Amino acid sequence: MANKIQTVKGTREFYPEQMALRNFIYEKVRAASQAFGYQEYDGPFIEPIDLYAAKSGEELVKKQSFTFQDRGGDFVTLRPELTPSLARMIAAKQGELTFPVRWWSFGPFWRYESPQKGRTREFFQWNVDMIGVDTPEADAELIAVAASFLRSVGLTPRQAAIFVNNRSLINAQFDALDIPPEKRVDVSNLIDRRAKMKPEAWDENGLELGLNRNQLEGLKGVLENYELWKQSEELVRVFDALEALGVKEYIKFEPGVMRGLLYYTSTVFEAFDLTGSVRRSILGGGRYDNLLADVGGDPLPATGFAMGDVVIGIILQEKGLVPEFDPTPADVLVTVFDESLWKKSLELSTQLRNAGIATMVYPEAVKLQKQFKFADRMKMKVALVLGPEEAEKGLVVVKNLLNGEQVQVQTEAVVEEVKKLLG
RNA sequence: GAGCCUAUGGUGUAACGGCAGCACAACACACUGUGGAUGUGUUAGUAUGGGUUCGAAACCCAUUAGGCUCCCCA
Repeated sequence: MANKIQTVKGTREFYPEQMALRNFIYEKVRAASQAFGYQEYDGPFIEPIDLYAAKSGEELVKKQSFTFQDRGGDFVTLRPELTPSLARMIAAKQGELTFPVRWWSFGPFWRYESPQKGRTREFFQWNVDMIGVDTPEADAELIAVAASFLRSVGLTPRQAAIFVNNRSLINAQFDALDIPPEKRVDVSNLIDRRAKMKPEAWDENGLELGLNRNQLEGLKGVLENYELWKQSEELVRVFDALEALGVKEYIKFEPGVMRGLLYYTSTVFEAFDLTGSVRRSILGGGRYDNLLADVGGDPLPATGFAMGDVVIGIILQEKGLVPEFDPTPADVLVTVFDESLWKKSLELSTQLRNAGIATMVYPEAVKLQKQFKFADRMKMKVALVLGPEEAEKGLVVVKNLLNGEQVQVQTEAVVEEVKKLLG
């Protein structure tokens, strides 16, 4: 114990049970993406650091990424996000791709941050993006993909919601309050923080940023105005589309959703668990029409979102939405009676596998009791016994482990009998 | 990067500065051709490194890991 080498901080080991959860998420993500016609893709896991330097802040690249020099002396980084790789991939084939491009991906990412509940240094992230159109209906589609996923894993609108806002709508409010453009980032961050601060502390924070009383009160008015979306043609169209897409019950207008990122230009959204212990967002995204041009591609409008596997994994477990773990993909155990019958048991298993039935052979000629106990623990459904008596007569015992009943059948009839039991 | 809290068999927990105990799990046996139940037994622990003390799981310092905030959340 003392000398064991620990895992790298913030990484997780995926035992079969955790792997099942990861695959469960992957399957649901894939289904939601493909239902809307998105194609799966991926980029490299290691990238030149310069790819991120173009648009990311210094703190991000230097402090929050896994960066190192390779043997040739080049600085490379474990990808902290996918969007720059996506932008490069789109730019490289801009002439060949059929637009609008609808792409999705689910893969590993790394961020050098302090691990907390819902946050690790190594995680999986689902990315979904549509590139080449700038309609509010496209934004709505992305939100609908996200909502379909939430629904497909069993989260009800009462348990999870997607909060939608619009950057340009809020920027117009800033203008109306005479909040200068250079303060927008700070004020946006202030808005993001509102939910987790006491009102007095929040007020104080706002005054420190240089807002006056009028601006502060005006800002609160904006944040409490849940009719504000009616002033945004884009949001009106987004909400109309979401209704037609059948996911309206998951959607709420929320003037306080800003998203930290600078590059969002219009629609922004973020999904939260409404009832559980995780306060972090489940997923988030929005429209980023300038990004592709910023990283060196031709200007192309784009909209998309990302979801990490950690937060959603915790939520699914807390709410009991993860399917019961199945310890083995094999439903049938062929027991081994004694050393002299090894070969017959192995042959029997081959016969079953050739018929498409996943089958395990017990790998030791130990007491049947032990072999049965193993089958029980592994929640297997059928056990086969081939002892001296059966071998002599060309028979096999087929036992239904769910009800304990067993029958002797001809060796040739085993497959049929097993199929009957597995239904 | 900053502050606070936590760390005892595989898991969950107990022990005033004085013999580290309990439950579950695992394994074995009861049960030499059949699992789930029961009983008996066995295995197994004070995160790491220092210090204080006659004596440390307990007190002190550091480290590591985890948790909660701040920051950040591409």
